[in-house]
Amino acid sequence: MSVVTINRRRRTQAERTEESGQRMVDAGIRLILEKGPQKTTLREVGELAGYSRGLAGYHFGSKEGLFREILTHSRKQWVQELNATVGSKRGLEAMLAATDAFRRFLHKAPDHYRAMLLLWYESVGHASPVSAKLVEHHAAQRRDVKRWVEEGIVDGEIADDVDAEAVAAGFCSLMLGTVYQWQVNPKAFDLDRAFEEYKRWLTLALQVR
Amino acid sequence: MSVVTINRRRRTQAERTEESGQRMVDAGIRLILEKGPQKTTLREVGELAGYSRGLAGYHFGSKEGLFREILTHSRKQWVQELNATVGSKRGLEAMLAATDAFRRFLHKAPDHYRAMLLLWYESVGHASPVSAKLVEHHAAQRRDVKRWVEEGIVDGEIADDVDAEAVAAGFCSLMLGTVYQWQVNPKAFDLDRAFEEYKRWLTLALQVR
DNA sequence: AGATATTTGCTTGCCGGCTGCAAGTTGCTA
DNA sequence: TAGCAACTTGCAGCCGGCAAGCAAATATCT
Repeated sequence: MSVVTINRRRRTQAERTEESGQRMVDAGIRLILEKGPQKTTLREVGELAGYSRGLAGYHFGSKEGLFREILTHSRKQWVQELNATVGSKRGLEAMLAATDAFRRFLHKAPDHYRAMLLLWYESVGHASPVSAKLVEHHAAQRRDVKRWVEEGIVDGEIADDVDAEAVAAGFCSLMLGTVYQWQVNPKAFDLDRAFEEYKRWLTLALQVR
Repeated sequence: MSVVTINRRRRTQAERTEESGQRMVDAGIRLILEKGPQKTTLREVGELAGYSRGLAGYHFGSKEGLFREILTHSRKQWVQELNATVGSKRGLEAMLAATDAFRRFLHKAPDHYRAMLLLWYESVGHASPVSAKLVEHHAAQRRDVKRWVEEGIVDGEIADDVDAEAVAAGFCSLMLGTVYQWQVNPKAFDLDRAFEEYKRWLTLALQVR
């Protein structure tokens, strides 16, 4: 058996699809970060990945299909990261842990996450499969935060006259607003000082008086 | 002189430009809200305004030019509304007033403001004249808030160990995150309860202990 | 196991639609 | 009436989506 046979061995169809799909997702992320989602063309995605101008359209069905693929990938990774940090924590402790998870994630700023955010922003305001995912994602996030607050109330750690729903809205606003400002101009935004301030606010707003 | 002459009287060149420009801006806003900025075409803007397919391109130079026009219009109106509400207030009072101004504005939800937000979201992440305006606008907003806090400290109303910069970041995050969540899904977001909670947070975080 | 039929991954050609520009037409001005 | 500004129309270049075609992988038959 020659060396060539090892390098260029016979691959299954599934392997081929897997590889081309992954390479095009990577190319898509790179192009979205470089020139924004609108100016990213399926043609360039295919060619940057080393294929023809048409493969991306064929593989993902449409430009929106490619974007949806990138979103689901990235969202899964973020939720996993968050769960790993928050674990089974409850109440204020869970919220402070989530805050830190956010800060760490922004500092690492993985490409796929930044691309995901750009896709989200772009999908606001016009009905589409992507924006439906967005609605669902935010609702789930707020629900989680609300649950943390309610558990904190049950534990007696959080005052029982606190409006859990409103706190959840506020917490998510803080995180989303921070991400937004940071994306708009990373250099002008001191993440660490901001997040420390948020933790102070949350502690003040939730502690039993 | 006939009635027709009164309705279709001779107009100056300036009047004609003014009218066509305004009508196309209105058409643009309407289309942006209907189908999003990307799917809004200059062709349709011109035709919806009652002109030819080419006038919008001629008048605004490019699609981006139309967007820039809409943005500057809307931004001016928002800043005016904010100044009218906050006036010469200082410290916590100014921030609470700004919070209410935001809430009122979202309840009215004028078309041009919603369109402006969509244009902003879309411009995040790729360098352009629009995103330059965005950077500048957010920097100015944070600067204003920071000034309110510093004035509050001078007045002795706000504790002097408060990090004014971080508070400004947090305040803007709250507002921007709220706007974002509200745009994504207005029905699932109780603006009034959220804003009341924010005022409680701000009061707790800033008052002299 | 080897040859052939079939499925599947990928490419290419094409259509409609958009932007941006240049050349033409109509309406105002002096 | 000449000149200029507002507006329209024609055209080139590009993109997304689709259908037809080609080639690699897999199933089937002897």
